Amino acid sequence: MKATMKDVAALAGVGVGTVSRVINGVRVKDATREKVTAAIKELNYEPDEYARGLKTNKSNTIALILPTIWHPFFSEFAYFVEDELSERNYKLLLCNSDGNAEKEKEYIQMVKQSKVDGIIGITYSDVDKYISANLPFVSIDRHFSEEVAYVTADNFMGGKIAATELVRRGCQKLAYIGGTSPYPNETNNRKQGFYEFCLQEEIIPSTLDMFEPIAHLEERLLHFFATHPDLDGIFAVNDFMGLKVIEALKKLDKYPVKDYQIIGFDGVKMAADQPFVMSTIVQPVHEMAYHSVQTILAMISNEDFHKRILLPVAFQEGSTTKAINH
Amino acid sequence: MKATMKDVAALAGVGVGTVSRVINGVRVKDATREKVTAAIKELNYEPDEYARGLKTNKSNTIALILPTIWHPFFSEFAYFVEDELSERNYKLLLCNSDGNAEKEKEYIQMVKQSKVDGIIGITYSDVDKYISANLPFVSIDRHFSEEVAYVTADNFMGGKIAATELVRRGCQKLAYIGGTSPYPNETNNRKQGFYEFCLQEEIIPSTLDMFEPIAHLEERLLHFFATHPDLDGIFAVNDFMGLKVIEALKKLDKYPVKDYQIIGFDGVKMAADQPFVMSTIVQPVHEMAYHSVQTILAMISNEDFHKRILLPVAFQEGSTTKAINH
DNA sequence: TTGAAAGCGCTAACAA
DNA sequence: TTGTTAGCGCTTTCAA
Repeated sequence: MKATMKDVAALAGVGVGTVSRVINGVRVKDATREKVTAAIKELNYEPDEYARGLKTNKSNTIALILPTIWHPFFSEFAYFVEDELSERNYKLLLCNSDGNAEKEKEYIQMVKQSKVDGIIGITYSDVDKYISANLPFVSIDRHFSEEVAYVTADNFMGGKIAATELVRRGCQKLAYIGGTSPYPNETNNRKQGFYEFCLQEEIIPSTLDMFEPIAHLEERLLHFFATHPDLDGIFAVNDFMGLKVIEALKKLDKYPVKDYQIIGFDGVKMAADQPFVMSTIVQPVHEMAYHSVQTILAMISNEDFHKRILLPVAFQEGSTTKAINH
Repeated sequence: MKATMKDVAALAGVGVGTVSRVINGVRVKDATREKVTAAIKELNYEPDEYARGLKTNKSNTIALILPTIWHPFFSEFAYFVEDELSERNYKLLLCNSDGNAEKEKEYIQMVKQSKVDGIIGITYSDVDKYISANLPFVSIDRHFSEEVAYVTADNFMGGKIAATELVRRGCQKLAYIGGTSPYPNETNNRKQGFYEFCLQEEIIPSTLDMFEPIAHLEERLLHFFATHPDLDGIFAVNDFMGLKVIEALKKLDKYPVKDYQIIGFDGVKMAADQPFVMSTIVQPVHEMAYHSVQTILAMISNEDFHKRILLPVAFQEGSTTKAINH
């Protein structure tokens, strides 16, 4: 049978209160503590988290909601979140929303059932309605109302850098290729940043901006490139889109670097020790995870925190741009 | 303030027991149920999982321990596990062990603290010592003692299929390239299966089998291929190893299909809608997740279950073998 | 410094 | 069918 605090108290010849104090590191006479720890060891006692949670209303668990863990960007993020959390003795509850708003809501309910202390969410539905001001919630890349804290990479600057690097490498005819979500989010700024630089340089970029969900992506890419045959510098809204573009252009017998250069966004890798899949604007995933965790824990313990955290991105040369000397 | 069951009972003019029955779907007079549900709605009542867990000793949560979620095979597996679990109203606690035995043990402790009802583990340390027979634990790919249930793909057959397909495609000089973990696990059977077919066909394959962790992988690959210049059919223990091999051979100016064919293992993809990275033996990840969940839940509810589940694998043609007519 | 005791919100056994 | 009540194992006053 599982030993309880009462058993420990009995064996040690003290009250349960004292055992509780020892467990929680509250001042106790050394001799007493020793007796208690001995009894704990002897009985192989483990405090029951549920009884504790009932009293304290804390679960030491954070939920992470993301579209799907089966995606290198999200799984990298989840990896670092778990890492930061476990260092602080918190647990990670994982939820794939699959873009399913119901599932997102359900997890938000769970906070009220005191199953989790807070939520870090990469959500793309209108869950903001279900987030009340006092519910610890940190949004990634998604700027809801004034109430909701968020952490995001500097998408605008990323777009600008992409344009800069393309032009530095001699590209003349630029294009932006991306998709637009029905729900406003920070990734749209990538396009804005790209345009900003083009405007400065008096370049007029071509644009293929598709509404999500995108049907017949390949056909649309093919059609776009057929009507814009002279493009030599492409900025894709993310690495996966970039990969699709490369795939499509291959069918037109055009290849990266030789016929055009392309920069993606995210800095996606298959795994920690794998290379970037293309030249890209890397998001500071580790830092984003770090700040998300910091923020959510600060919210929970009522400490101060920044409502908006904007983290810098960086260009990483991959195999799809010309290497140049600096 | 958060409403409790008592509040609901008072508002509905019934006892708390009745409210509890309504919540748990136990038979109650219709009129009563209506009063109660109305009160629940009115007060926005949510049952507290901690109080419930304290009584029932159930958390409806399963822990998933894996080396790192930042790896497409594991994240695909986690994706399906979460999916199966959430369908059955269970939650998923995620743990990256990073090969850290301490962290694995810590999670096993959590079961005793009644934080999780069971564990699905892809572990590569000797945690089996900490798994007692009555603790619900399902191991993936790892065959401990007789006590521990496990789910695995048919690695032996996979190796055999790889050899078969290579030979069918005209390969004459075969090689196996892999690593061996200090902890016994099912992946070693891949090599055995490969050898078995070779033996049948009276082929003598070359072998590069490295002890993990593998230092200077590229040098070792380069050296191996320098001393075995005529290899034309390679079986890599997993897709990532396959990728490394391709990378290395590129430096020797050898390319897949043109100069050699190669088959990996796992069936890794960057994400659900991405292609396989190479010709490969695909593990039935979804089925593995399904059976893991089935098994762990059966263990928890004391139903019958299979101690060993072996699932079939399949060859998937990718870009690193010659397409042939069947 | 410590023990005793009151509950946290729920479930389930027992009565009615 | 329903209300009452005794805990589940812990934390946290309140006294001693």
